[in-house]
Amino acid sequence: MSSITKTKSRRAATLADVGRATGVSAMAVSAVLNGARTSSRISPKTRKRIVEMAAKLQYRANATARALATTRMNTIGVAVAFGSGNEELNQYFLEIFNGILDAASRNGQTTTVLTLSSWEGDTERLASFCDGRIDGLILVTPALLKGAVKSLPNHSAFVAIHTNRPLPGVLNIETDDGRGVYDLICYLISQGHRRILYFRGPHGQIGAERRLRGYKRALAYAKIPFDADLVADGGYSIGQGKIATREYLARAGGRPLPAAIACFNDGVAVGCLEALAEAGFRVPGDVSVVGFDDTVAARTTIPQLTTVRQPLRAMGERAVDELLAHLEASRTGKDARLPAPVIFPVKLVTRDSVAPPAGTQGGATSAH
Amino acid sequence: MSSITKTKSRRAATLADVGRATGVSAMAVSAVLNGARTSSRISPKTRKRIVEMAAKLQYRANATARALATTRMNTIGVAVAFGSGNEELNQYFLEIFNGILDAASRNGQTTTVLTLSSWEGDTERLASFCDGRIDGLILVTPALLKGAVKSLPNHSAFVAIHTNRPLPGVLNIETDDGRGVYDLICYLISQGHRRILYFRGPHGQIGAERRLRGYKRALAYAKIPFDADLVADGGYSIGQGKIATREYLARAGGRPLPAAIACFNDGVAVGCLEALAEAGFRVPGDVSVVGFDDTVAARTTIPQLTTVRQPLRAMGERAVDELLAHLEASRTGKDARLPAPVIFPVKLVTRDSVAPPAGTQGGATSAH
DNA sequence: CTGAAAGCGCTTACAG
DNA sequence: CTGAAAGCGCTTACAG
Repeated sequence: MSSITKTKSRRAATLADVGRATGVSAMAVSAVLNGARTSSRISPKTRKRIVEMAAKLQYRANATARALATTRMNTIGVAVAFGSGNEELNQYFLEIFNGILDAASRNGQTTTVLTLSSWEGDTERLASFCDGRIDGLILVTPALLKGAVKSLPNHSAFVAIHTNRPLPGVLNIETDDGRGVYDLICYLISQGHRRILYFRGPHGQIGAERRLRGYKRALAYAKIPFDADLVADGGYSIGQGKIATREYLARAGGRPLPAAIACFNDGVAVGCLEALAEAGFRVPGDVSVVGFDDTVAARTTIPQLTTVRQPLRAMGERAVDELLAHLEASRTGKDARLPAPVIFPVKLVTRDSVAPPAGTQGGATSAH
Repeated sequence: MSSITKTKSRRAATLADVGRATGVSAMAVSAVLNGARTSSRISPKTRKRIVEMAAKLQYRANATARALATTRMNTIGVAVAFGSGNEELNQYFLEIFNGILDAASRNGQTTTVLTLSSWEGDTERLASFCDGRIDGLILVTPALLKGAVKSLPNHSAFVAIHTNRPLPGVLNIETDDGRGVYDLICYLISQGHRRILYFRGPHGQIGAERRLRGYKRALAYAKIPFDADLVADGGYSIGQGKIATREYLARAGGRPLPAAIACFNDGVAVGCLEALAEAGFRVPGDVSVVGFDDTVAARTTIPQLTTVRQPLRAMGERAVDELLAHLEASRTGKDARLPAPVIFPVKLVTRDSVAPPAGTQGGATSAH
């Protein structure tokens, strides 16, 4: 009884097992089941017997043996840091990840996720995955320390999406954040706003800096003088946005609110909305609020957020395509130099969280 | 120029490369770098040279070759379905996952995540990972169809945490849900409640059924007659909890609220709180609300939720331990039969969302 | 105690 | 067109 189960589950069937059971050579089985190249003309009858026997024995090509022979695992890794308190990562990550999954399976690759607790402390874990088990690695929002970049195994292929710093030897996939915020602020200005508070993102993070520059460029374009008091740290999460807004309101005391608040991302904007509601302000009646990213959160708030959409899914797909192309190139000895960073366009999404400044009548006549 | 980079990144260093560069045999290198068994006494001097050369060449044992030789990948897979709309999964999953990561690294295993879009549709993907790349697989909250269970490769080892149905041939790790809800309801009764609405979880899900039975047992124990009108479908998410509560309130018309509402999980409870606030009810003044799971959500609501805590981290650790023990047993030919399901105890966590029923004075005197 | 040999399960040229 | 041979990079008995 028990021994039956045991023998059965002891070992997975091999090519040789299937061959023996069918009365053909292991290569014949390989050709039928796994062979793309050697599609030799095995008689349909034999082929059928092989396929049936393989199914019966639950044969599945051993991935490690195949990888050893071909030096390809046909697997791409996706590295992401699932630290604490980043509930928002989920939605953002999921959208990218779906693009990755799609593109990978379309190319016959499987996908595996490498979860780090933090980018700063876990580079060893990152490197330990570059030991043949994956062909290449996509880093999603890596926040690597400078030294860590060097310790990445240099025989492996990497693509980074939204990196905190440009990674040498790694293809970087970015969005045109600066343009996104520029468009957003121009839109606010077109609605009649001139006093626009900006809750900026983390210092030193490349995307956050680009967004801040977008804000400044839009003001400059509209000839609105830059006022340093109208830029504050907003963090990157709902909680931080809430706190930042509360603190701003406290600092402002009784002085009038800025006419509009532009937030680093949707998370911060949601926190901002919560804090404003707490303090009794209505959006967009008393103040307009805009976010960035167009996560689901942007559609579930009341009012729905005006924000900027990044093509996350397409970025995930592109990451896979670039990674595979790079692997192919370096395999065939073609020029495997990395292309320049890929910058994806963004799109303004107007919803209900923006209205002309209080005291203004309707329309879009104003500014410069 | 470019060619330097190219040769450098063409191929990872092998044992033979390191040996050649150091002037020793590949086995010597293997013994020094990877060998636990063959800790032959290589002279400290040679050992040092080997270690240094390995570092210089960025040597890392090829995982596929090693796995082929040892039939161990030293990697355990964690399967989870990241469908749409399960933001709550994150916190729950993360806690289990941290336990898994810990236990795995403590045992010298690495961990990889297999993300399914859905349990029902993605069993092929599940099976395709059992091809040598992992030694065993931990299924987190699997919701497998009956047929799918059979198609799991029978030469692989599985452990399931919170499965929707008992999986034959798979060790199931559960919590004592029934007891948790029983304790919760008893606590409500001890506070003077008798009319307790229960928002039950998904039909057919084994845990949801156990929780419902816990509710009924507690009523029976307190000799409170069961009233079918006081059980309603609550779903399992914030959104569903909100809708369920709204619908209940609408159905109830002007009739008095139940004194307390027990929810399938914290998500539903959060939705319930939102709907109650919408309708102008105060918690716990007008009605008491309790959840289940003790996710962070339970601590971020106002009032904080009384709920039941599951030892998620410990469960993740246990899953790894059991999986490794099972693998070891089947390797050494010892009896590899699976133990009975492991049931973890739960713990009542009392916070601020419960008060004696409206119109009652203070204390805990009442019921049976 | 240390090296040469065999083998893990595949695939890919290479002879028949 | 189809089999036998060699090899991917490791580890593990097995001789010296």
